[in-house]
Amino acid sequence: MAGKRTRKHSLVKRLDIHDVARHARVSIATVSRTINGVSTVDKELARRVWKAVRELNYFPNTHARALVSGRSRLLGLLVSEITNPFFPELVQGFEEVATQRGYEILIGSTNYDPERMKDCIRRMIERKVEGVAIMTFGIEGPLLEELAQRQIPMVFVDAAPQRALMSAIRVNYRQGIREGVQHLAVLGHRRIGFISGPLVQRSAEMRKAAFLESVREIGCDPPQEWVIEGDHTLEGGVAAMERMLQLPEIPTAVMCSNDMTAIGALRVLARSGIPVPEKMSVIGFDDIHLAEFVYPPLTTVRMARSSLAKAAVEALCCHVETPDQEPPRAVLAVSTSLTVRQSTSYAPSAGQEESATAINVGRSEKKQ
Amino acid sequence: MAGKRTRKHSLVKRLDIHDVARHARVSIATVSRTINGVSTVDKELARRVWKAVRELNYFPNTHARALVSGRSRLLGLLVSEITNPFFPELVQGFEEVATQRGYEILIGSTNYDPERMKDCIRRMIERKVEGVAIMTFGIEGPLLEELAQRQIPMVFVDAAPQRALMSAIRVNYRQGIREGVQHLAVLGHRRIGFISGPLVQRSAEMRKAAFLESVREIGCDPPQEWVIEGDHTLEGGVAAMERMLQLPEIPTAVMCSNDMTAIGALRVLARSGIPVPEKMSVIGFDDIHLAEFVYPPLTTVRMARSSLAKAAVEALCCHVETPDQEPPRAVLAVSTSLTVRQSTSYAPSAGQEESATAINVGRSEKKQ
DNA sequence: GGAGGCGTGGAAATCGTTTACACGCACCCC
DNA sequence: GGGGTGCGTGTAAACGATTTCCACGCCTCC
Repeated sequence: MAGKRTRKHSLVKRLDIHDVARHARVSIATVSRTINGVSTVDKELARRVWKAVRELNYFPNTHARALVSGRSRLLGLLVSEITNPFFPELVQGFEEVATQRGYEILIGSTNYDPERMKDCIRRMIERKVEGVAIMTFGIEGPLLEELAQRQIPMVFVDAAPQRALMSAIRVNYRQGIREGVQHLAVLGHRRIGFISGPLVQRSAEMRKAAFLESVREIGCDPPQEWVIEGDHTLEGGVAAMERMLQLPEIPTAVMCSNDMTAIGALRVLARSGIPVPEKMSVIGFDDIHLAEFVYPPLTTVRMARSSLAKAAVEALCCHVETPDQEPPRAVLAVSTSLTVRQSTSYAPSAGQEESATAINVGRSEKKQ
Repeated sequence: MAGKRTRKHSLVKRLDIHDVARHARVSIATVSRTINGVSTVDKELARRVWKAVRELNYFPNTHARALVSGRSRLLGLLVSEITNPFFPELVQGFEEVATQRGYEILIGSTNYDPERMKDCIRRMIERKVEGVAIMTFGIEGPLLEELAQRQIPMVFVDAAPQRALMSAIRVNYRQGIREGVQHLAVLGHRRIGFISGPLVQRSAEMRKAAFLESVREIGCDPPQEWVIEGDHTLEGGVAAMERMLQLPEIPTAVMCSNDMTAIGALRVLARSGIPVPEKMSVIGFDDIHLAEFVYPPLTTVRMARSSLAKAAVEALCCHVETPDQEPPRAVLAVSTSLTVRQSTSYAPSAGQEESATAINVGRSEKKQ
């Protein structure tokens, strides 16, 4: 009359470890040990267990696991906004490495809204994440405190608070930016400007410093008004370039702190009838997906976001898996390098005609 | 000598429902009832409980909750690849609505790899998701079976298998595509081509059908060779447009099944020295973020991916929360509409000079 | 003053694992 | 042959909530 068992929530029996044990004619402890790879289990029994798992299509319940083992195998990833073209590649890399290591990821999009940040952190704490990668700016102290109190490891980009369980991934900005500047130098540019990001952000500050250093290295020292602060948005790039064009004297090349800024700058130049790269060269930073598709395709410094993600996951796992030994506080993990496309060419002062004919040097795409 | 309590996994005491109960001077039953919003709880006690929760910074353990209640409050989202510009907006919308409803989301990127799909599904089953939105193509029957067996609701785009717990979100392709075709008609185009997606995909097939219907509505009937099958990738768009340009007679406008295809087409036209929109108009579909930034900015049919996401979450929640009543199998939830940018203008046959002067009709951007 | 109703508290069962501990067994050595 | 030794297995107790059951206190009303 009644079913074999009565269940509270559903009519179908959900498989559990007991079913597997019964099917393999062993105890649940043996099943658990087998699944968790304990090496002392007898080969024959292990074989029987795996066979049963396969036949029954058994998947262990992670909630029960997490509850008893205290390990959720969940990592949090906090980004500014997933629709910002900077992030998808980061998310992809993060997911890839995390799932490889048996972790699941919880994504939180802050949209720069403190309220949402708080909400994201709450969700992550509730789900008992074992670590959080903080890839957004302007997160507030109290929220970090919330995580720190619960001994949740955190990883940041560029700079982390000096505390236990917090580490930082360092990006070698100088490398790629220097390449970019030298690329311009080779093309004859001596008058090079810079549109920075918001200088309250450590990473923006570091990019600017790398630029200034590199440009001095080639013997240039741009006047202050050629170094304009933007905000890493397209609109910021527009505003900055508009200001630059109103200067009595303008540079022949402009480097930007990120690609969105550069794209904004390109837009102003197009509107103003200044052809790129003939009259002005532009270099971006990040190499977002978009960079390849704007007009002209943007020469930019590529930052491997997938390796950033990889480093972040590894730093977190390192904290989690060897909690006793203090891991390195900062990992210099991410390199940058120049990707030459079509927004850079010879400096116009080197002679219009010459640059017009030699315009395809160092490029590949448009030739075909 | 020893701490107040011994814990297995960490030295710090993790807050418990008992701690809250003690702090609020009530029983754990009352705490549970309060947190879960049982209405019979005395106001004053509830106040005390919430106060204790706040003061102690208590977050209920979701794993314990999930275990006993059988509800994980987790939804799965399966996408092709997060770096495909089509998806971030979808993910964002999904996250937004899901978290609003108290769900967390698990993202799986299949990268079109059957092995990875399998892995994603496994992860979702292990985590006991309460529903899965399947936003990728080419998922295989056995995998769906795996989910269906476990009574996990699923939602698809355009078309779902005819089974219980499965539903589909319908997109009104016709609406936007018709707008696009009529826009071209107004500009004097009579010779209109189409680059479709891979016709094995239901959604590609529907877009093509909508195009053919709309174009017949304006009294045109394009020859077969003007309707070319692409594959929804940039490379596919390139190949298709190359084929089209080799025809003895080419159309004056081409509509594409998605934006990536259109961008590929634009690239070929640029290379071939065919100015867009002067010699040929191009319309895309989707309105991905990129569309605004290519050259010329792409006129395209916008599909509100955030509302698609919203509909998907709602369909899943509907299954979950009212499992008894059969929900509507298909929800016509997503509308489409034309976004005019700069890749469309008058048909060249209407007179070169005239179109050159009138070229800014219906646009805004480049004027400023 | 007793009946009835309402809401709280205590205790216990439950969810599906992991894991400490005990136990059985074979082996080996004196 | 008896008694360690060691290995592998099974039993049972956690883990942290929800949920149910029942008793009990308190208030109200007759």
